[in-house]
Amino acid sequence: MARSTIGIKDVAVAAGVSATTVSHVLNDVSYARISPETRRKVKAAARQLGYGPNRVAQALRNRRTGVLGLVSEDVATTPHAGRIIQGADDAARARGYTLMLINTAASASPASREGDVDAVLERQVDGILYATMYHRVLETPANLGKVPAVLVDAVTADGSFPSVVPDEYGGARAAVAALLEAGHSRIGFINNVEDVPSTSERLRGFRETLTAAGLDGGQAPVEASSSDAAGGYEAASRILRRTDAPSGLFCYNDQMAMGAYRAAAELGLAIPADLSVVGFDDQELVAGSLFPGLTTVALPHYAMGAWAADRLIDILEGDPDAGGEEPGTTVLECPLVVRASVAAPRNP
Amino acid sequence: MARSTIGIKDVAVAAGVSATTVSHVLNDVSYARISPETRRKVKAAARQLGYGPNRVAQALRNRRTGVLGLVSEDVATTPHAGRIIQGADDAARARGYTLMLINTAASASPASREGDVDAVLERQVDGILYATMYHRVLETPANLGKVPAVLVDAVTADGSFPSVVPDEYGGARAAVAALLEAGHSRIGFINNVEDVPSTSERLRGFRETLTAAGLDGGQAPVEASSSDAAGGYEAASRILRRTDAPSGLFCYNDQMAMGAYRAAAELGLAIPADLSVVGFDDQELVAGSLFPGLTTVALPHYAMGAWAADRLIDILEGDPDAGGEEPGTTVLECPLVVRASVAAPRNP
DNA sequence: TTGAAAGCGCTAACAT
DNA sequence: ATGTTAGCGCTTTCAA
Repeated sequence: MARSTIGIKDVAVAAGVSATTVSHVLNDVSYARISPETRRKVKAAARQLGYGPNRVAQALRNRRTGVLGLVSEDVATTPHAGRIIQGADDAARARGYTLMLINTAASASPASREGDVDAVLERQVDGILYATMYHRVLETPANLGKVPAVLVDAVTADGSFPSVVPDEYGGARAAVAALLEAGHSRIGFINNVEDVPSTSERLRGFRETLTAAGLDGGQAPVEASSSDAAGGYEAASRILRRTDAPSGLFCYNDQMAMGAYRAAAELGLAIPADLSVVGFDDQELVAGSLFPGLTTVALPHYAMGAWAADRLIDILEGDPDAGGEEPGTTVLECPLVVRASVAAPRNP
Repeated sequence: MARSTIGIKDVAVAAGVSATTVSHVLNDVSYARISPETRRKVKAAARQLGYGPNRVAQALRNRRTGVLGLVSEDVATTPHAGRIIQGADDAARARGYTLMLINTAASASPASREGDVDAVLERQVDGILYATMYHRVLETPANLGKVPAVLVDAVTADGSFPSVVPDEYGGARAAVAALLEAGHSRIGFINNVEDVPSTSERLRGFRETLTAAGLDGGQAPVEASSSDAAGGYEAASRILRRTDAPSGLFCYNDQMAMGAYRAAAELGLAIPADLSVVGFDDQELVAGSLFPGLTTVALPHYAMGAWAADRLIDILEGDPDAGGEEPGTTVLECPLVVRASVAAPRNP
């Protein structure tokens, strides 16, 4: 019951009071002194007529729409977008906000990005969530600053917006720790070749975790290739043929791990008996479908979406303990998801 | 430039005309007689001030928001949602509409579904797109009829809403045809066990295509299991051990095909030399990452989203050649995506 | 060729 | 304890 043509006036007439009174009771206005009896009548009339507020009219009057613009890259191409959206939607809805969605292309020109932002700005969104599909440094459209904004899975070079990104470094540490705990000491890493934060941070986590465990992180075997299954196959084939071939393999992502599974099979290596493998991303469709199930590190897309929406609303509502508007980047944990691809090594 | 506090009045003052005139020229009102000179001045002033219309105010006045509510199930759990969203967003944007998103759970109670619909109804959306994540028969919330609505990837038992679904039957035909054309005559199917339209329609397409090719579709080998990789492995293991084991295998979806790859490997069968495989869904992450790449049938989620948005807008704008409001279900093609898992059989 | 005025549904001063 | 009035930014009669 909402869209009908029933307005506050109809309720007022039905309850025999003025529109003001209806507004007061329906919104629980604090300073309003209205008799319990009248309150009852108004509520009864509203329910009986199936009244629902017209949020557009409220928005015009209050100069707040209760809508958050979510401009997101390439919603169609990765499953990550869905999780960000769901996290943001859940958090927003819990606080009475709704999302307005605009899809933008990662390859879009600056002008078209501004157009995307303008589209939600015209709709008077209270704030904007700007999400990218993989963790990176972003040039934000010039008009993004017109309302409060929070970046999801991205940062700007100058840190001018609050943002939330995954703890790539910590995730890598968790992955390597899992291998270490299983008893591996010969641990390798197949990395992505692209120059993005995750590439360098996961490598750093890999090396530092080994070093902290008393191994030689600096010398541990690392091979890099494209971050897909073919690249994983290729890099894994190389690393597994080295004289210092590892018994435990950390892979840049689940796709590469999938390629590593094939390389291992070709070399007659059983997983996890002969080779333990840990991935990154936790793409359910891949990690859960491989055999044996891939132990991997989850990217916290849902949590990032939820965090960002909450943070944005804190800013909008001027919540003091939200730490004011100070930007800064928040880093969210990447938890290990244990399946079946890690076991003790044959010969530690 | 949009959100600023610049309104039509500011433009009017700057151009030395009235607000009415500004509205007339900016909206190209047909009946307005305004001198070219004034038009120029108004436009110049608007641009110069960076004026952008306040769509909320326009909406209140015009009683049309230009917003479409997209109520979608389980946005986070499948990559399909992203494609529907992107298709709908592209189509909507091309016609000046914006999407407002509400995520709903496939498991949600009728009451909470009504709440989801109400949330967008309160925001005065002009129409609603109601999307499910797999093709099925749906019980729509009672309040869905309050504004025009179109179903995506679902139908109602009574066909009361226009809807768009994938051509499961045609997709299955295309898959089997690919196997037939490669020269296979011993063709099997591993199917899902759930009772959903895709299960029965793909089976029907499988049998009828074989029969139409002069083979005995009724007797062709079929095994069923859960629609995941484990189920695919299990069903494929069974079918490949039958005395009438196929040389060409059609799989209910890509996940099951992934399981079939493993079953084939265990039996020493090379793909596609010893066994040709065709999947369904075209989950890029899976189909493109398997080795060899999986030839599969694509589910037209993008096209369904786009079609639905277009259809909804046709209805909203009363487009006559849209065939009026008559409901009916539109079926969209599922095209074959050729990769590398089909070849001629060793012994046809 | 242009402008004044009314009103979309709602809220908030400011009366009473 | 409740009602009157004005106005959010815009579009549209209607009048000039």
